[in-house]
Amino acid sequence: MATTDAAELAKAYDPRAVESRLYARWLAAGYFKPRIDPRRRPFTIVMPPPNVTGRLHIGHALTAAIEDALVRWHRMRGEPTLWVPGKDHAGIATQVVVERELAQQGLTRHDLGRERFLEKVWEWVRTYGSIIDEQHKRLGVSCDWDRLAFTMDPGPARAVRTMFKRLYDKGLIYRGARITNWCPRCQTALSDLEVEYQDDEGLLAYVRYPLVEREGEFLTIATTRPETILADTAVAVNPADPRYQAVIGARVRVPGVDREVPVVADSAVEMEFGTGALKITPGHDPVDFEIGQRHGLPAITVIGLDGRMTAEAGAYAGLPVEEARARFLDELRARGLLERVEPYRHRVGHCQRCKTVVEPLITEQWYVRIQPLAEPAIAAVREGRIRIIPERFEKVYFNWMENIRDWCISRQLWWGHRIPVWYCRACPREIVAVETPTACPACGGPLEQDPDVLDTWFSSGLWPFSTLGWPDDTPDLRYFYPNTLMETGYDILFFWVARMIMLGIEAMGDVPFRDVYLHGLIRVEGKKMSKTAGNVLDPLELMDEYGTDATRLALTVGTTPGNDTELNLQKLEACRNFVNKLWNSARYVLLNVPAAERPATLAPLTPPAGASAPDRWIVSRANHVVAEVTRLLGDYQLGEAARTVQEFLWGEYCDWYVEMAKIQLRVGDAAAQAATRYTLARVLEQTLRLLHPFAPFVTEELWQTLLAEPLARADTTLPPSIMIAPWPTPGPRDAAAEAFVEDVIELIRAARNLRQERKVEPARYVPATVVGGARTAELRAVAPLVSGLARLQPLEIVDALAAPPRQALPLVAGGFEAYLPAAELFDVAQERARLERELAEVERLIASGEARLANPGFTQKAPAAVVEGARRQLLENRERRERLAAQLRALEE
RNA sequence: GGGCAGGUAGCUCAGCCGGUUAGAGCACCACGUUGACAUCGUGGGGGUCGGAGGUUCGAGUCCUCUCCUGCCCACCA
Repeated sequence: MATTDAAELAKAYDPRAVESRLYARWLAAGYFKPRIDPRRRPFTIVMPPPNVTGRLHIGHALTAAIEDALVRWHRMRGEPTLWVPGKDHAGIATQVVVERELAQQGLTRHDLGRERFLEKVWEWVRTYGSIIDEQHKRLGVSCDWDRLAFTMDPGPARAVRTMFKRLYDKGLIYRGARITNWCPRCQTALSDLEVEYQDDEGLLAYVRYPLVEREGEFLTIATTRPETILADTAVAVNPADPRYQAVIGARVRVPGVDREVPVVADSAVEMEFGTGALKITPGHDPVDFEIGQRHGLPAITVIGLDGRMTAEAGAYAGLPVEEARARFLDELRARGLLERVEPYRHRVGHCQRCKTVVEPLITEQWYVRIQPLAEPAIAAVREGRIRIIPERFEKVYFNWMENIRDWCISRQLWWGHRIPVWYCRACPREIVAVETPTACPACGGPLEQDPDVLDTWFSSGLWPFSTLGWPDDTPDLRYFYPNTLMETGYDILFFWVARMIMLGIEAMGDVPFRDVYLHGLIRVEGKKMSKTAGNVLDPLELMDEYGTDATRLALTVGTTPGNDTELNLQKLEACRNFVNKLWNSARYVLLNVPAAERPATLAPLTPPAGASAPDRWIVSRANHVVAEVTRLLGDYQLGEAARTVQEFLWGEYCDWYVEMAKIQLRVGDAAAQAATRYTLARVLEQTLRLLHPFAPFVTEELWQTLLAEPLARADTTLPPSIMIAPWPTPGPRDAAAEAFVEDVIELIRAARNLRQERKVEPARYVPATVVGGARTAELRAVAPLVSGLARLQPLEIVDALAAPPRQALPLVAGGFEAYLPAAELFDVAQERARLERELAEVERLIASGEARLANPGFTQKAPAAVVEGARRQLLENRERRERLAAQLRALEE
């Protein structure tokens, strides 16, 4: 496939040059499609369908990065992997944005009429729908585009009607006139979830209600909404309130209105609030509505659907609510019925989409009787058939589900799934059907469809199975349902996840997915991102500037499930630098490992014949990283997994192994050099596979380049793409090699440190003697590395030293004892100070180690391995102390 | 009113079942052009893990209380 090689690889990675090329190739090769195998359990996930309201933002990019990483990982593990992409018509949200656009031309949807308005919306959907798909492709998502779904497609639409009819037939959908949240701007009912409460500055008016037939006596009530007094049909007090026992059952005159209403007793009244007496307005307050129902009170409507006072409001008819409030207060004041008005901050409901203040009004709406659906949904999570990650959200879920109220599903909008109910005027009767009926089945009369549409979440609630062909019994549905995973932001746990669980169990008799992974929200500069705050990061711009891989890494590294994360340009830059580092390390390997020697196998990593200690070390470390990353991914710890690979690649492979390899390739014999080249290539190859879920493009590009030769062989057994290469499995560890090389690294570090401390010019070689003790032979084998990396030359390695050399900088590190006999760098006072400092530190460690081991509680109760570790550590520290002390003594002579 | 999360180096965050000397990236300081990489390398400074108490041989990690910050839910009008 790829023809580029080291010589052609640019000095720095240019993402734009490769991303679109690779994506097109993957798509053409069909890698995104599941390879169905009836014997294997599939990995299934549906994409949370983005709203077609506009472009994708960084939150969508986060979703895509997490899901694609998991999808790629599972695919590499050989699971038949299906990722269904989709988009949501987003009823009210989309209608609002299109209306907003019309408003700029001075038009409303009524100017166009239903039909033309819907054409306009479809136009919008086509424009933004394809932008969204392009953005997703740019992000590298490996979803099955052939199954791209839209909530308004015929399939999902039939699913919606089928579900509606099913619930209706079971008596779980009903129509009723109840008090419901109404947005006067959108002109529609809203569900409880679509109302956002915020603290607004308001007022609290204390108003006198004269008692009937008790001249001069009155009840004072406190209200934030004096204008609704016009619709009062009672006053309520708490039955246990001693202050009001005498008035229960009495009648009061509604101030400003010539209406006598009863004083009722209801325990919903809080005695502590205001005066303890509550005005009851069943027509305009949900609590009052319920109290009204309990006491058989009538409901009066003084506020209309347009948010203005109705004819019932008499003199105030036609006024907006705010103005009616002010004027009515004036009237009360004039009549001496207003005791006082206090400023008052309280929670006021606003429309989620347009922010208009919501009015609770009595309207005829369709509802889902939710309790029978909620119970099995609660049980599914309670019994572990669905697992929520992080677990703490299970509590949130239970709390909401256990207090759930009926779901208002009808919307007086134009954009959405039309409610599948038809009315026959002649009979009269209502018909609920999946297929549009042409005439009344009873009398043959003409039918009229219900003008309303469904809450957009009704259709998204069916997503895990409506995208697989439900209500038909399709092979897809049988194989891929339940989905394995639902991945989304915790902000739509109730809106979406809970509804999918309820509707999924109802429709399919089984949970819609097994795991729910909830990610956090992205914040920029400490704030939630929003257009008004002007801190919106556009994923396209980020990908242009830093590349897709870096953008995706920035979104995944350092994030934990359910926690919000901070994204900033520094982080993107760091990730871009990492991608570049990977690119350059690959260039080194490509330049030094001839094409014919590139790995033709993806088998678990084992050290080659003739491997040096560093070769064995890096192989062992690589195997450790495979195990660790696999474990972390299995635990949904994507951030940690990505960071682990990153640290290995940069901190161990590049910083140490490549540097050692450079020397080994210069000084070793042919066999040793071959072993090093093999190790360089295979460790890199394996690391590319580990990183592929997080950085798909650069890893594929490098993999193709690295393996170009073996891939091109006629008899190759390699898969043609890293995307479908097997996920690595760990080979054996080599504890001895790990320990030894880590000690050598410590020695080199200490030597470098000492050089800098003594201001030795970096380029200068300094002679050194190292005492190897029992490890002399091993150490001699890596002498060129120590010599080269610490710039020590000539380097003498001895098993023992009769006496420390004079006029030498002494050093103890990694269990080795070393001397840099450079007389001109030597300064007794400085060396003494340095050694004493180190000695003091070691003494401290020895003291604490001795104290622990002297504690019988520790030696008896702590695990044997921990005690053993402490013993070994103590011995090592004591040994180190002896050496430091000897060096210090030598200094004094 | 109820619930949840976070408070660890100047900043952004890791730290799994409690186990020796708490980590990373960025920022900071010093030095560095040996052909993978200055989008880099080497070395360094910097934190008694919000506070108090407790459990334990041992606590950033568990428990209680407390103070900040953010979020969610809720019918005190």
